[in-house]
Amino acid sequence: MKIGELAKRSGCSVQTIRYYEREGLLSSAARSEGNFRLYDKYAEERLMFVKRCRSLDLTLVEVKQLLTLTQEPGSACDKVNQILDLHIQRVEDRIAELQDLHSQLIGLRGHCAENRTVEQCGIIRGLKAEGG
Amino acid sequence: MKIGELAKRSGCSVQTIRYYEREGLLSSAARSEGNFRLYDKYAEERLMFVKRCRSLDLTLVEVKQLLTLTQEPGSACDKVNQILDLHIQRVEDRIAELQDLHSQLIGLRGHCAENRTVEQCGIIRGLKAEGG
DNA sequence: TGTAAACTCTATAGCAACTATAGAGTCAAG
DNA sequence: CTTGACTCTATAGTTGCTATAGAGTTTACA
Repeated sequence: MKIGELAKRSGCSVQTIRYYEREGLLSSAARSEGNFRLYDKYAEERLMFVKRCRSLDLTLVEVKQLLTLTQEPGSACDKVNQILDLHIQRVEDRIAELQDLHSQLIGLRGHCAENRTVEQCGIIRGLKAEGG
Repeated sequence: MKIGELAKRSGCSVQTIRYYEREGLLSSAARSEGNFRLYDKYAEERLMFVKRCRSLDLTLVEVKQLLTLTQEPGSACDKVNQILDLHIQRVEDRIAELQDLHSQLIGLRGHCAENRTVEQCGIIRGLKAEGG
């Protein structure tokens, strides 16, 4: 199968697939006589693995590490757990950050009623204010 | 005051201040004989405004729009409200996304007990699996 | 007065994970 | 045999900075 078909089947764009290859997440594809990339079902599986990891917001570096680990099926899977635990922590931290941000924004938003001029606007005042 | 002092007082790095100037968020600073940037308290206030907006995760484009609006103090402040409302919505959407992601990650994490090989690892299996 | 340290300048490259474009080549159908 | 759809490489753009190189300026001190 050529890259266009793989793109359709996987839901990744053609450029993204080429990008993953350049970055070493996919091994270099076989080539046709005319130098077109050719893929088999194993390549497709590998791409889907990458895609699933990315949909979980793992970084490409982490995906690479996981792919390397799957090449050593007999080794202990602590490292897999570590990568996931670290990532879960990151997600939790980011959620907390955003929730904090959200309450700040709601507070600021409450400073402005309708039909004011910019000069009177409590939001602008809040943004100009010294504190927090 | 020169850029280094402004950097210290504002908590922005020297490069960031120069970057903001290049991007049009700060007006071109006056220059000394030796071509060093010189700032007064108005420049400092403007920088602090930008900094406060950024701490709320507004984009530089939005900050620019807010700055433009503060130049027209007599006009209605609907646009200020719009920018903020849109941003609040974005933050809420992102929180929801991350919470969804978090439960997926927790689910996946639960698939692996201790002391397994990569081959047996439920996380890797989960990442390879067909469905979401 | 000399000089070394500390500061500033511009221009450029790097980060992450793609996306978009230009310009050229390949292939299948009518 | 030509048109259109596809593919190729290489390069630039996105966001909001950060880091570097190489040069010039200023300040402090001996």
